Amino acid sequence: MPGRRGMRSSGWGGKFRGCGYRMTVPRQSIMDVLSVTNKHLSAEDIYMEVHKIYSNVGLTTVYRTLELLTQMGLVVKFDFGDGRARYELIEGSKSGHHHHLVCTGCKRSIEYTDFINEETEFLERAEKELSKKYKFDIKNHIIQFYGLCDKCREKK
Amino acid sequence: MPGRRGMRSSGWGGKFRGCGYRMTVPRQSIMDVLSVTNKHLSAEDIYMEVHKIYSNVGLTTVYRTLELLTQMGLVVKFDFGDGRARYELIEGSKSGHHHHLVCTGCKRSIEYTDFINEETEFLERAEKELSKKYKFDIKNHIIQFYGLCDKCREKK
DNA sequence: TTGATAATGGAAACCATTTTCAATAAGAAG
DNA sequence: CTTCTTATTGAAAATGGTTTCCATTATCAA
Ligand SMILES: [Mn+2]
Ligand SMILES: [Mn+2]
Ligand SMILES: [Zn+2]
Ligand SMILES: [Zn+2]
Repeated sequence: MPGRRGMRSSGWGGKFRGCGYRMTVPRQSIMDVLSVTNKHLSAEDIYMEVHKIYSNVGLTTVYRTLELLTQMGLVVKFDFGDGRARYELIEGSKSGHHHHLVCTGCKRSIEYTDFINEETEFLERAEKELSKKYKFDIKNHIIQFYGLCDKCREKK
Repeated sequence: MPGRRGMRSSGWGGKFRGCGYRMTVPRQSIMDVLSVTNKHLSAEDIYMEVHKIYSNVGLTTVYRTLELLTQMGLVVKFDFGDGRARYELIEGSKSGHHHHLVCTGCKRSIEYTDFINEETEFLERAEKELSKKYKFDIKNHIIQFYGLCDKCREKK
């Protein structure tokens, strides 16, 4: 009965090898953490999470793997303005496709999925034309609205 | 004949004072640099540019002013992945409203203005509904497509 | 099982950004 | 114009997320 234990081995290994990389314990465990969360984890967040199970995985490796995943287009790296990068798995992520409202006051982000349908239609067309016109191989995208959240506005 | 000398005093002072801040020489000179460029300047870029004319303005002040401008919603802060933030004036910027294709290889960015009309329509509607639904005071937004540019793709 | 080499972890280095604090200057009041 | 309050500033030092180094280890094709 393949595929039990929560789809843990859902083919990440193949994905890595397909790109000429090796599948390792640290990489697998990082993918596990990313697949399960629905938060915006920083490198250190991921490191601590992985550390619970494999206490010998280093923070350096977490950074390296995240960079690799970003290059592979499997992960998006976000900057919400709080001084550390945050990462989200695209394929197979808990939250579906979504975007963010980012508060420039408290640096928190709110996910929204409104307009995703209209947006998808629009983005698909844009992606196609832009990649042709600028000879650009588009892997993914972000949309972020900046402003003040409820709480930060009244604090003003 | 008011307003000569290239619209230098195009009311930035009023903008600052209107928000309860003072207009100072460093702030004015930073606005001057931002108004004239059509590049994506980092804090240090701006510092060096300002330094040519006011050699006593400090890098710290540049950072502080950029933070202020971002909070005021006059400037957008970008992260193109090269380890330093980049800033663009919104109102009165040389390039009009536009977005970016960001290469995850060489970290360079390409501006595009295609689809801006359709996009504006879409974004206006989104902004209105999102700010109501999430009680969020939206100041501005970014859209970025990530991928590999022409050169970085063939290097692979 | 073996060998070539990709990948790793820990420590040190890096460096963009922030903090500190005494000195300065904007601008309201008179 | 002069005075006074205090927002603003510059230089230096501190901060801390991320990267670099390098000797050791583990992956996986043969
Ligand atoms: Mn998210
Ligand atoms: Mn731009
Ligand atoms: Zn907030
Ligand atoms: Zn490139």
